[in-house]
Amino acid sequence: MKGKATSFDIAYQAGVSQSTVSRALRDSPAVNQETKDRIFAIAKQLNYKVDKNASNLRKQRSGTLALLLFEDPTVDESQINPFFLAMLGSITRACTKRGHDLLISFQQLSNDWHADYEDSKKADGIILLGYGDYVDYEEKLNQLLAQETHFVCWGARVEGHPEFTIRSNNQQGGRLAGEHLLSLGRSRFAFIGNASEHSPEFFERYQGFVQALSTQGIKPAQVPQLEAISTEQAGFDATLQLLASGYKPDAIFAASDLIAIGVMRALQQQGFHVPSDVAVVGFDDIPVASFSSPALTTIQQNTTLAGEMLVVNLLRLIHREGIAQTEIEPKIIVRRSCGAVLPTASF
Amino acid sequence: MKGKATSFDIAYQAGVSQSTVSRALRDSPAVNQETKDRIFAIAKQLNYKVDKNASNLRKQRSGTLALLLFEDPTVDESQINPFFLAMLGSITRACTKRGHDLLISFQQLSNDWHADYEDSKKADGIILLGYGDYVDYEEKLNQLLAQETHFVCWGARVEGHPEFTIRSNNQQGGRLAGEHLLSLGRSRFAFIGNASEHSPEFFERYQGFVQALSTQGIKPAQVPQLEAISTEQAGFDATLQLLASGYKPDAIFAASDLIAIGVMRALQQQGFHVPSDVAVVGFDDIPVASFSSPALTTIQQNTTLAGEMLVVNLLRLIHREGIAQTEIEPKIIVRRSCGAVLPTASF
DNA sequence: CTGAAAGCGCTTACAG
DNA sequence: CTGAAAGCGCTTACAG
Repeated sequence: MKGKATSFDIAYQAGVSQSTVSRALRDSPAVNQETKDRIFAIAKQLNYKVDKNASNLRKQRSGTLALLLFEDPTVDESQINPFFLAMLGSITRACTKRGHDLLISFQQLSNDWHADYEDSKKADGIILLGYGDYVDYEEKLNQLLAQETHFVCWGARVEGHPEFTIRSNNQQGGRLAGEHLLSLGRSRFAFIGNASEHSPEFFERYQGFVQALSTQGIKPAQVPQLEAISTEQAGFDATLQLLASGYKPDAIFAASDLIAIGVMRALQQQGFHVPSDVAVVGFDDIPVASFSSPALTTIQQNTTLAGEMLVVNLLRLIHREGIAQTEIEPKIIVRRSCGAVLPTASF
Repeated sequence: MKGKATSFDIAYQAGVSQSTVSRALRDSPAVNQETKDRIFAIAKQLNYKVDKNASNLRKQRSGTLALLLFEDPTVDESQINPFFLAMLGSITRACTKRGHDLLISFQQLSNDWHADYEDSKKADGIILLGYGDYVDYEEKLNQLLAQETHFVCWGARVEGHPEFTIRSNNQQGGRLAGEHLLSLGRSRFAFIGNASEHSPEFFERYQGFVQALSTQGIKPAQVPQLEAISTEQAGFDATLQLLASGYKPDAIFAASDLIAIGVMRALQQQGFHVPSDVAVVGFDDIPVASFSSPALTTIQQNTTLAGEMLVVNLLRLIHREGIAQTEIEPKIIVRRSCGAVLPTASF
């Protein structure tokens, strides 16, 4: 009997047909309760587990979702964006909760996608996270669309198909940052982070930010914007460049927390005090944000909710049900770096 | 032809048998090159992908590994230990590199394990990460052993089966911390972190630490040890307790970086300066370590190497090959919190 | 080098 | 409520 029991082994021991075993194991109402009990007992004793390959093959679906993580190739490969890591955690949890398995894999945008996860029946659908340059990415999305792959993605809007994207209201997030800094009496602003169609999420944060400022008569042209991908180093470099230009900001909004931390390092290295000389606000609320010095004020994206929504919506897509909510409202988390909290407050 | 092409569709179009298609697709040398070329062309055109469920069922293996992450149930569920997150990244990469898929799932130690990943043929083997209380965990490991499941785990030694565990040389790590602090002239030490058979890794770090101190005549009894699980809060609480006892340490070795960060917060809140009053050394070198204030001196565990070794050794186990190296040498990363670096040094 | 055939372990109409 | 049978899409001896 070694070498994995099958449903035939159980059938033999229970004195019923294999069909009945199969039904009982899936708790079909069409099976006598006593028969079921007997079958379950034997299954347990034999340490029987349904062979997923066989049952998937027969059922033509896998009960598995695939998560493809795209990394910015410009970033050191050992460094995964902490925001995506948090998402990964919540996605995994959301899958487990719904009885699905999660297959995960890192991808380079440049490579041929292993989007054959669905074609090869390994997964019923795909979740995409991260995308590097959005212009290149969009093309790939259209391929998936053409192949009728079931997928959802984070952040990047799919033209004409809003249902495929779960995203933060980034504009609103940018607005919150702008309004908060204005309320603290700041007046010389800067934005650090890429802001073009290549990075739509950052771009929207930028737009919300300058929009908030414009309500106080501050024109976008008066707000320097420096390019930076989402790394500490990029934030650091961009800030040095900003300071070298001679502009003296008293408030910097960074497109991500990683950038913000680099911004603070650069400011401090150049002798500026955060927040008394320059207030800094980030975006994401990654774990590091609360441990930086000073602790970072930031726009939080609720990753637990985001992970849930990605999984739920993908499952609805697979089952051809209508899509639920797809946008998440950001929230400002006030800590020390913006100057709103008294220096004497604990931590 | 919609609804996924099969090898029969290709066979029909190529004018050969389905067997030949199957062979050609796996690049069997027993197939004429011209035939192969023809078959590949048709496969590509039909966007054909081998059905993994069918091929796995037939081959009786899955090309997939499962990663089970055990979380400490005492910790807030949204907070995953950053060290494990880093491991997760490197394990994923190591799998991808070897053409394997990775299934991931969170587990509670208390639950019935879904260790049926292998039994249900979803995975060829299992990687275990994290374990909460080791005494409870060990029992589960023995179950896996009894079921002849292919598995490897991180950190926890499996009695009589060293080949199943990949681990840091924790004693050596503790020794490095002790020696370094001694070399800086510190003399009143403390250790924060659980140190019993329930947390074998922390315990070994503790042992290495006191062993190093003993070379200078400092007895273990002179080194207070306070219990703390691996969270910032636990480190904070334990430190307050230590200080309340009246002991005035000038050097604290924390069993993990998360603990160390809590230790520093408590010290600073109580008016102690780090490192001039108290030097602090952590363990892990998680990303946060370099962003804390002051930046944390710590014992680094090479997660890239660790992930590689877990995957490689599991694969060897599956293929019944001998096991390779299973221990990783830790390395001290000197930053500001220990006082070895001049305050004027950048970041 | 190629084909006919068996079979991996299930699920699910179909029939009773 | 139960059973006999077909079939999901492959891989791999076996035979030629």
